[in-house]
Amino acid sequence: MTSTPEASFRDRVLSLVARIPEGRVMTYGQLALLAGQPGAARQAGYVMNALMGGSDLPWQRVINAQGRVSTHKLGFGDMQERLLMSEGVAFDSSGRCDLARLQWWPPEAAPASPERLL
DNA sequence: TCTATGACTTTGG
DNA sequence: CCCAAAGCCATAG
Repeated sequence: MTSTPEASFRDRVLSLVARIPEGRVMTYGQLALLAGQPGAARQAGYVMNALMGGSDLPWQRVINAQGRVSTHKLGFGDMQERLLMSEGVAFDSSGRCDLARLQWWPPEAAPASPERLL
């Protein structure tokens, strides 16, 4: 094949999102990193914005590095948090969840230290 | 081709 | 804890 763009940054991000297990989350920066573009967190968000929640992907499992959702100002209200809570994700009164415990890493990109929980 | 945009991140006050 | 500014880079027009 001639110069086939293997997969756009966009496609890689969406593929990763599709693989996030229920009750787990990934951050924009993490998606960018695993998509091969460390530092392109904003673009990961740009890709998600293009979905506008009209996708079959578990878009609600993508949150920011602070452990909070970034869709409040977009007309989603607190829908994302509710969707995540229905999957078992707990948010504190500040609207943050425990990233250290809930952030998911694909097996092939698992961090060196698989911190065992509990 | 160039400019503008943005569901981010990090750092500093 | 809250707020502001700078850095970041793929997409859209």
